[in-house]
Amino acid sequence: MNKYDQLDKHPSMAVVDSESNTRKIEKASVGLQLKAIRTKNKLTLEEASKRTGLARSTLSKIENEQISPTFSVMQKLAAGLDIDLPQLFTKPKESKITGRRDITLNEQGSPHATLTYEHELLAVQLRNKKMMPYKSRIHARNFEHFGEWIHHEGEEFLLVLEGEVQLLTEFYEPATLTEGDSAYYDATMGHLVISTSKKDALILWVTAE
Amino acid sequence: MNKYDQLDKHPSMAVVDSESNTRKIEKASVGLQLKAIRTKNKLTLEEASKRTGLARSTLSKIENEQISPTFSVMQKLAAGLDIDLPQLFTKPKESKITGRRDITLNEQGSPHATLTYEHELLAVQLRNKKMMPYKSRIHARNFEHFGEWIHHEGEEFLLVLEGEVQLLTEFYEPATLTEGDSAYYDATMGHLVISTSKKDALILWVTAE
DNA sequence: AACAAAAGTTTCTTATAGGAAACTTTTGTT
DNA sequence: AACAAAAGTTTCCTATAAGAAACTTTTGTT
Repeated sequence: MNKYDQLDKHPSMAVVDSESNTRKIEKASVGLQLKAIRTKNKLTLEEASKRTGLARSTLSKIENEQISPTFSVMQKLAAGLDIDLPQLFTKPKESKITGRRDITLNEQGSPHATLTYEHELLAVQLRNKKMMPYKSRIHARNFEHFGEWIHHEGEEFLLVLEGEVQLLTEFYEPATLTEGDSAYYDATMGHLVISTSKKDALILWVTAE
Repeated sequence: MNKYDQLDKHPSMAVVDSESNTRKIEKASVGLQLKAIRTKNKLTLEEASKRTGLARSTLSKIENEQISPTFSVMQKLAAGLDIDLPQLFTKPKESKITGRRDITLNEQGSPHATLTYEHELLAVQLRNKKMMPYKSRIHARNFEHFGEWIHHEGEEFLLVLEGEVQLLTEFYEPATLTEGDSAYYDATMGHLVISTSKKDALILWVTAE
């Protein structure tokens, strides 16, 4: 049996389609996701094996959809690769955000996650959404990202849930936002949010392309 | 070996704790979740078995954490029980949020403020936005709109800022959302939000067409 | 191009998940 | 309480996942 005749052993998964609002059958693949995550982080199977404690061959088989991993294995994958478990079967639609998330949170290779932001994606189960909502905890007075503008396609809305932040942008004066304040801007303009209070800030973000 | 000496075969999972903001080890259990979901729906193992196509014994073993289900089995569970896959390993609090996320309200366009809702549009200065953010105060226990579904184009995201609301929708079970909970849904499906607590509820809404 | 080293795949074996049926416990009725 | 029926658990067997090592393919160097 060569590598091209493998058969798909995996059943499909029902998901809510936000376009049509019908429950439709869509294939969720741990294999493709795993491979995407691993290659994106420039890891070889051997390195991924070391991090997760799983055999090289096992990883290969999962990536090629020859086996369906147990939950226990999925947990090892998530922990070892420093990702959230649902990422193993959710398509990373918004490359911008997940990209940003990689920069700040899990920068595998250099294993220290930066401490400035922690993002919690919301409504991750829904695919092809028009909007991408997430909450971010911005660590207090941490200016590690200062000077690095964030640019990406689309528009962004934010609401301060807790704390106080400074919204810095390429073309406007810095704005101080406190609990309940909101902002809306074109995300192609460089922007950056930092916490200015002694405690962490909690932000709700919604982006749309 | 009786039922009390079973050993825990499952590894733990690293999760970010939003309180302490540290990465701590927490156990994620498909078994406990499954049992909670099944009993909540008043299903016997036999009925759950019919719906999912899995053996009664298999379900029992998963619930008692004697085995770690494969991803393939988890998909069957989610599809058969009509839940989102992450609900199988997310604590009910969060799963209600993200797992639920399929419903709500907005009536921009019909500008009359009713007694039940008070809308505050945000970012009004900007025209031609992709998203429309606004805050709504939903008056306590006012059921004036009960029974009238709201339908409109686009998708909607909501986050509960204060209070507790019930999100009613045409196609899903009602969901109770409390402070910090969010939902995302196709707004062409009938939807309605009412306050279920004694005090008013405050909601952030973002819609996109 | 030839070779070596690294990366990835497949095979083979062992461990464990999943299903059928026997067994045990719980529930409800008299 | 005694019994029957239903619900849940365990055993035993088969199917399949996970690991070790052999094998193949790709990459990089001369």
